[in-house]
Order: sequence, then C-alpha cells, then structure tokens
Amino acid sequence: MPELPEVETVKLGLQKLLPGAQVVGVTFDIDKSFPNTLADVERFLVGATIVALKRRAKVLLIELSSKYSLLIHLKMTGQLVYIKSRGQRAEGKEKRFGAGHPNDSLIGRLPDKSTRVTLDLGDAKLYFNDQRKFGWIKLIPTAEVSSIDFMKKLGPEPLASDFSAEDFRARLLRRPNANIKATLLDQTVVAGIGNIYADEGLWAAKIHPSTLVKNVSKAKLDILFRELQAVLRLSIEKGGSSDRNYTGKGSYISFAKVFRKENTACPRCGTTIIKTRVAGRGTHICPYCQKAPK
DNA sequence: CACTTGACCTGTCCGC
DNA sequence: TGCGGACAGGTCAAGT
Repeated sequence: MPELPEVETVKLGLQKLLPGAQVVGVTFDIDKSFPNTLADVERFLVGATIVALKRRAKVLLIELSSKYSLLIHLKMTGQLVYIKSRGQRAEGKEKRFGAGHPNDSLIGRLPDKSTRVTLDLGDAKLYFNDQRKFGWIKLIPTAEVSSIDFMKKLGPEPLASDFSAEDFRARLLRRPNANIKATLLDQTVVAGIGNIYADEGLWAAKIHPSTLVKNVSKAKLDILFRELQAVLRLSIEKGGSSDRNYTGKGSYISFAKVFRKENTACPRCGTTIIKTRVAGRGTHICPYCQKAPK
C-alpha cells in the first residue's frame, strides 16, 4: 500500500476537493471492505457533510458533520478516485489517489469490478477501488476513532515534532532480538513505515536489514532516525511513490536509491544493488554499504 | 513471551 | 499460446 507519504499525499489532494461536500448517496456491498450496517450508513453517512481530512499512520480519516468519521486503509492496492459528474466535468478534474490500479486507463468508466464503495457527492463521485480486497473502510464515531483496536496499537508518527531520536531508539529496542527491518515495519513500534521507506532508510543509514536491533549501535540508530525522517519528508514533498496516484505527481519513486533498483549501481559506491528477502518481504540492499551481520 | 511465517485476494509477469 | 509459480507498496492469525 501506500505508506505514510502516499496516504499523506492522498489526504493533501482530497483536502482541496472534499470539505464542504455533502454525501447524497452511497453504493457498497457489506463485506470485509465495509463492515458497517446499512442502517448505520444511512443514518451517519448519507446526508452528512465532509468536514475535514486527516491521517494517522497509513489510515485516512474523513470527518463528517454527523460526528462520525470514515476510516480508510488502502493496504496494497486500494485507491480513491474523485470524478466530477458528467456535464460538470472540466479538464483535469479526474483525480486518482493511492496505489496504482490496472484500470487507470478506464478512468471515467467507474465503477468497475474493483470498486468496493462509491460515495455520491452530488456534483462528483468518490470511488474506493481495491483489487486485492485487503483494504477497508469503517464508519466510526469520531470521538471513538483513537480507541479502536487498530488505532490504539499504533506507535508514534515518525514526523511528529515531539518524536525524538531517543524515543525512536527506545521503541526499536523493545524488540531487541528481531531484525531491524521487521521492527521498522512493525506499526506498533513506529507508525507509517512500509517496505519502500524501510529499505530506503536502512540503505541511507548503511544498516543491513537483517541486523538484530540490539546489534545496531546507538550512533547508527540515530542516523537511521534522521535518514528515515528525511526520506519520508522528501517523499511527501514529491507527492509520494505511487507511480500513477494522481496525474503528474508521485515522483518520489524516481528518487529512490535502492527500492526496485536491483541490478543498478549503488549511487554511493557503485556496487550493484541486489534484491533479497528479509522479514518475508522483497528487500533491496547495497551489499557493500550494508554488510550482512555474522 | 518474542519472533517468524503463512494467509488473506486478485492480477501480472516470467520461465518452461 | 498455455500453465504453474512467484510476487506485489500491509496486516493479522497461526506457528515455532
């Protein structure tokens, strides 16, 4: 899925389009993607006005005037597509957000078989598409959002102004015997880091992803903290990594140093980047800069 | 308990 | 062209 920078990009894009819009209708199937009851949806979603967009970790929050919020997790292939209704459509009004989608070329012919939920906003529609069906949308009272299981377990936001290198180190060290990549991917340790930014951060800090947390020096953990923040910030600035998330944006992936760069030269030392497997995930490293632990 | 691996789904790509 | 298997930016349950 979209990781923290991608979801932040979705939020920033939709923030310009959704607030003030009224939800006049909803089309969905009650399934794992959207577990709420029809009664709840009719009562707290239909008729409500969108008030604000927020993000926590990789979750997008759409706050409604009904005091409920839509929580959206895009997981691997989730995507939000905003399309002005026919007749009111102006050039460039189709905006797609989130992971790449095989039907991008069919934009304007939604819904399609990957569409799980359609919000009718009167003069526009917002589609939640998710090919692999891992993603979800939940309608939850805004006051209870932070106390649902998923949100409760999340670690701190890595870019929060009060999140320090000391906090970062202390939290990683709660899993001393796990490898550092798995620990970075653990959302209860730090929220929002996924496979791309774990690989990029570890490369920047010259740490092999298989290294046990307890074997990474304090100095290296401090460097990792700084580099991860830098990589997340740069990606947000570039509009995230999703190659097709919304037209003309999402250029971070072209700034990636190792992610999906196997068989190319390490920009630091020239050694060929390799792809391997760590923590059950495809993992990209420079075998010279990132020495494997003994 | 700490940590790792498989499953969840659908689609694509790659080798035979 | 067809088929099997591996893989995909995430998270949870089940396994060791």
